[in-house]
Amino acid sequence: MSSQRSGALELAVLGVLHETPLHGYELRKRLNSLLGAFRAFGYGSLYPCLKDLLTKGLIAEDGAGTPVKPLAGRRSKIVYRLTADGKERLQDLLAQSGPASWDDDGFGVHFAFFGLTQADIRLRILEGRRSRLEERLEAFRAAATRRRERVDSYTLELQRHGLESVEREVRWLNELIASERQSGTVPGGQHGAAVDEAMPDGVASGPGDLDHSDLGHTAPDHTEDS
Amino acid sequence: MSSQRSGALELAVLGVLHETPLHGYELRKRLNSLLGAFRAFGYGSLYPCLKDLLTKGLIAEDGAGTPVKPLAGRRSKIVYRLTADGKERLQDLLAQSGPASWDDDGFGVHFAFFGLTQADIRLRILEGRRSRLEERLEAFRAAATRRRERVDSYTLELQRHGLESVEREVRWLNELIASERQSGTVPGGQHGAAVDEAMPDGVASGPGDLDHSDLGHTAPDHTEDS
DNA sequence: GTTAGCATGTAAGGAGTTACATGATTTT
DNA sequence: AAAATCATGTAACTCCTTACATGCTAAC
Repeated sequence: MSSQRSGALELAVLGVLHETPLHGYELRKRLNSLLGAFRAFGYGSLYPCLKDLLTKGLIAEDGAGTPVKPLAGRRSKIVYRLTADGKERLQDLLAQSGPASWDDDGFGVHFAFFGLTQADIRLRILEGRRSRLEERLEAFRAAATRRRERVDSYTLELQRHGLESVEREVRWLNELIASERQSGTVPGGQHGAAVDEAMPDGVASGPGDLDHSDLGHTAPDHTEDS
Repeated sequence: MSSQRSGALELAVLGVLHETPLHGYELRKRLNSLLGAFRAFGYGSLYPCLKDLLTKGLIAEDGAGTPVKPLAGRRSKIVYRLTADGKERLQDLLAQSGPASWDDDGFGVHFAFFGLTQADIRLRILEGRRSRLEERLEAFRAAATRRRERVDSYTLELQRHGLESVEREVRWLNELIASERQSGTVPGGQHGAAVDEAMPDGVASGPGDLDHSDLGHTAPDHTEDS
């Protein structure tokens, strides 16, 4: 009964709608192009989620002359935009590392929207993630010690590789954390390409910048991609 | 309605009960010491699962004088053992790489019981897993190409690191696959009997399994299991 | 003239998790 | 006497997946 839906999908929807209003179909495309390598959401979860968010007042139908909505002629097409409550909820979700952000994919979704929150919150989330991973390390190390129980070579190889992967992940987090502590952001990347227009001055930092109105960004006409 | 329960937990329960009969409480401990770094199962899923497996005849209550069952006096304690049908089902689960084995944790659970199945099946599962990961690689690469959409430095860093991780994982699988191809002996004209009580407990698979020679961790414990 | 893409949804079910209920027995 | 551990279970809820239902239009 009642609400349902929350977790990675809710965060992702609110996060994407923070950029620009969209209708379900395109929202899904954007979601899957942004996060598809971590999680692929289907209509069966997306539309009910939108309905639910609408009920809660976190998003609203966008009837006016809005960026997207190239022209009717096709079918109904309901464009949603983020409300003030929705922005607040988004900030809440970004600030909590709820159980949905504990698994790897969930953390990926969370991390993808890091730019929408503040440096101290990012730091907290990263540290929380590291703690989780350190628990996993403990579990692996305990398993390695526990030589009493029979293990075959596959189990052993699995644990060896798992341990290594998690250690690597922790190292990555340590770099991110150090980088956040120093500069309040993460440097682009060592490969020359790619990072150019990202992080346009305004994003991040500053105590009160909850309304990133800098993302004005009128999407031009047709939003076809792929 | 009706059955429910199947996936990673079913495989894990059948796999562990293949070693030795156990009752729920100890089964959970074994499960969590073996696979806890991948997935931690609770009673809330374990007991219903056992009930379900019992109904399906894949496991049975073990009344006789069995290995485990240290002493009565405590509480009821229902010891389960694997039935012939259960062994068959276990082999089926090991042979299919169902959607449960697609996510990282699910694959971990599957891999942990590799020793219970045959070389050609192992190879198929490994190759299937690699295909999945290659799809993920594709998704990452597509995201990297798609430079029209705005991305911030976090998204970029996420994708860079994600790509690297998956590439590493693929390399690991390639090693495993090569190793299986060399020593894993795909059968020439073997007899089908496949599932039988003949499954040797020694499991080690003879020559040329992976060399995990290092592993000199030997941490001074004091972390008593449970 | 049929496939493919656009567009929105619902119903049923899967695979768990969390919180709760209950009681015995061993350790501190 | 209190706390931890042993032992088994249920009910409710979460969050997503699969399959289905519908209809329109643009392209091959």
